[in-house]
Amino acid sequence: MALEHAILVSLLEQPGSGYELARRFDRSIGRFWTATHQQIYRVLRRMEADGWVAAEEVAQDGRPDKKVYSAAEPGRAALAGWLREPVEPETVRHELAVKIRAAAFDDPAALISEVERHREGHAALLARYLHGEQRDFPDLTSLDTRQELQHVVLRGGIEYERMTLAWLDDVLETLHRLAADRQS
Amino acid sequence: MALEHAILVSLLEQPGSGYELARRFDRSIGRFWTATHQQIYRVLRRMEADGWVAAEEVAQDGRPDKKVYSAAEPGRAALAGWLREPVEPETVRHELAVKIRAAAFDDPAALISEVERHREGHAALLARYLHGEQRDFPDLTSLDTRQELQHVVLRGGIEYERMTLAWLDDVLETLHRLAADRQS
DNA sequence: ATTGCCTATGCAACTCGTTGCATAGCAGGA
DNA sequence: TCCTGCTATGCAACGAGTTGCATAGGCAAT
Repeated sequence: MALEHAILVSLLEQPGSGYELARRFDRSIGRFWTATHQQIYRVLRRMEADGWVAAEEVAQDGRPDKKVYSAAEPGRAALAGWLREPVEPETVRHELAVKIRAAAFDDPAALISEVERHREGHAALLARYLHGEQRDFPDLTSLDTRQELQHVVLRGGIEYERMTLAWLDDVLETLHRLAADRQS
Repeated sequence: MALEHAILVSLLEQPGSGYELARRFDRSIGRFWTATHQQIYRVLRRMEADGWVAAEEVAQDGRPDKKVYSAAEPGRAALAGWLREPVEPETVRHELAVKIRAAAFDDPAALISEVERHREGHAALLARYLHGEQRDFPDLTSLDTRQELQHVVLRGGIEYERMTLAWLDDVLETLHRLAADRQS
C-alpha cells in the first residue's frame, strides 16, 4: 500500500530507474522503508499503468537500456491525499525482544554474543548516520524545506540508534548479572 | 518464521488456546510482535503436526470447547536452537518518516494534525507501560530470571516511547517553523 | 581463461499476512 | 425484542513480500 508512496517521494526527490530505486531503498530510504527490486519493478509497472509516474526509455552504451521514471501529476496529487489521511500505527516485529523473553526458558548467557552482534550493527549504523549528517548537512543554519524535513527524519534515526545502543547495554548487563547469579 | 517462536515463548510462559494467544498478541506480546487469530490458528496446527506443541481438548459449559496448547519438548529444543542462531536486523517500515519527507512536495502544515495524533498514541502507550510496570513489578529488588528478562524488555519499550515522544515534539516544532516561514 | 561482480529487467513459485465471512451459544443493554 | 459483543474455531480468497532463477553485456582481478 505505502510502497507506492515511498517510491513517489524518492522519484520526486530524484527521478531514476527501477534499479536505481532499488539501490536507494538499500541505502538512504531503506533506513525507514525496505523493498526488493522485484517489488519495486512490479509496483512501478502498476504505477505507470495508473498514470502516477511517467517512464522514459534511455539507451546506454556498455550497459542495458533502462527505464527512467519520474513522478507525474496524478501521483503527486495521490501523495498529497495520502498525507492528509490518518495512518495506522506501525506493526512492530522485534525479534530480539522475543529472544530475550525466550532466554528465560534456556540459558541467558547463550544470548550474549547475539546481543553483542546487534549492538555492533547499531553502533555502525549510528556512525554512518553521523557521517552522513556531516556530509549532507554541513551548514545546519541554512536549510531549505526539503533539507529541513530530511534532517528531522535523520535526527529521528540518530536518536533511535542512540536509545537502542543504551538499551542493548542494559540488556547485556542484565544477561551478565543473570549468568553470574546462576553460577553461584 | 519467527511467529512459531513467539507462540512458543507465550505458551512456555502460560499454556492457552488459540483464542487466548490471539488476545495476548493484542496485549502484552503485541508490543513487539503482532499476529491475527487466523495466523495463530494456522501456525498452531502446523506446530502440533510437527510435535512442537501438545493440544488438549477442554469442554466448557456455556462456551464453545477449546483446544489448550502447551509447549512440548521438541518445541523447547527448537527454541533453544533458534536462540543460538543469528537473526537478521529488523526490516523497518516507518510510514510517518515517509510522510515527513513527502511533506516537502506539499504543505508541511498539512501533516501537523497527523503527527499530533501519533504523539497522543505514543503518550498513551508510554502511560500504559508505566502503569503495567507498577502493577507487574512492584518490587524491583526481588525478581526471578523470567521477570528480570521481561522487565528489561519492558524498559526497552519505555525508552522507545520516551525517545519517540521527544522526536515527535522535534518534528512538530520543525513543521510549525516551516509553516511560519512559508507564510512570511 | 575463468571467475566473480555490476548494471538492468523480469518470470514463476512460494510463503506470509490480512480481510471477509461463517458458525454457534450465551450475556447484557436499549 | 433486537442488537451488540464475547468466546472459540475455521474456510476461502486475496494481496504483500521473498527467493530462486534467467538473460545479457561489460569490467576487473586471479
